[in-house]
Amino acid sequence: MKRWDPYSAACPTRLLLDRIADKWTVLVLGLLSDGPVRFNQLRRRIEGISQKMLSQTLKSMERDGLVSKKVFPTVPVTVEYALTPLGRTLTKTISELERWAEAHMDEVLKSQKRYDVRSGSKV
Amino acid sequence: MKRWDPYSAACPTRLLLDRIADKWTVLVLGLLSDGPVRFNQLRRRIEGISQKMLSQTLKSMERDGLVSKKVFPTVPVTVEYALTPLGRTLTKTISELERWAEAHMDEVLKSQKRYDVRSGSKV
DNA sequence: CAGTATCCTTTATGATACTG
DNA sequence: CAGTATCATAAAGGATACTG
Repeated sequence: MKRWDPYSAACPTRLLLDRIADKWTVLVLGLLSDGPVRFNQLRRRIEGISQKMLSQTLKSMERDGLVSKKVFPTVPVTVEYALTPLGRTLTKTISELERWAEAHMDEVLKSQKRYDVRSGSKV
Repeated sequence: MKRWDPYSAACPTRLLLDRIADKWTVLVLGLLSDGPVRFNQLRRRIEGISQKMLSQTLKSMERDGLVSKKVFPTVPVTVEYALTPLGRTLTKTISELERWAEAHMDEVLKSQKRYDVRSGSKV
C-alpha cells in the first residue's frame, strides 16, 4: 500500500480530490447515477452549464475512468454517457456529501447571516 | 423539510457543495480535525497555499460556521482556529472522500494513461 | 445531435508591501 | 504573528460560429 500525502503540493490524490470535488462533476455524477443519459439531456437538466463546460467535464471524467461513452451511429449521432463501475463507487461517497449539504444548509445560512451582521455593524 | 434542487442554478445547496468541495477547504478541515491549529502552522503544513488563500479560506469557513477563531492577546497576537461541532460533522464525510481518492488513485492513473495513449496515437 | 475552435470577459490566485 | 490592500497575471468560463 502506497501512502500519499495530500498536503504536499505534487500529490496526485490532491489533484484527484480537486477534480472529483468539482462543481459540475458532482452534478453529472448525480444525474448519471440513475442510468445512461445523453449529452443534451445532461445539458438541459443542469441549469447554467455551458456546452463547453459539459463537454470538458465529461471528457475529463472519461479520462479518469468515471464515465463511459457510447456512440450510436444514427443520423445525427447519438451519444450516451454512463457511469463505470469505478464511477459508481464514487457516487456513494458523493451523495453523502450532498446529503450533508442539504441537511445543514439552514444552519450554514444562519451562521452566514450572523457573521454578516457582526461584520457589517462595524461600519 | 425543505427540498433543494441542486440542479437549478440558484440553489444554495449547490453553492454550499461548491464551497465545501473547495481544494483548500478540504485540506484545512483535515488538519483541524486533530485539534486547534494556528494560522501560520496551517500555512506551513499546507504546501503551496498562499497567505491570501489561507486567510480567505478560513474567513469563509468561519462565516459558514465550520470553524471558530480564538484570539489570544499576546504580543504579537496568537490566533487559533478550531472546528465547530458543525465542522466536525463535515469532516466525517470529507475523510471518506479522501479515502476514496487514496483507494482509487492507481486505478484512475491507469485509466488516464490508457486514455492518453489512445488519443495520442491518432496523431 | 454532439461536439470543437475561437475570441473575449470575468474570476481566481500569486507576489509584494504594509499594519495592529 | 496574523492578517489586509493593491496590483499584476494566469486561468476559468461564456458566447458565438462552425463541423461530422
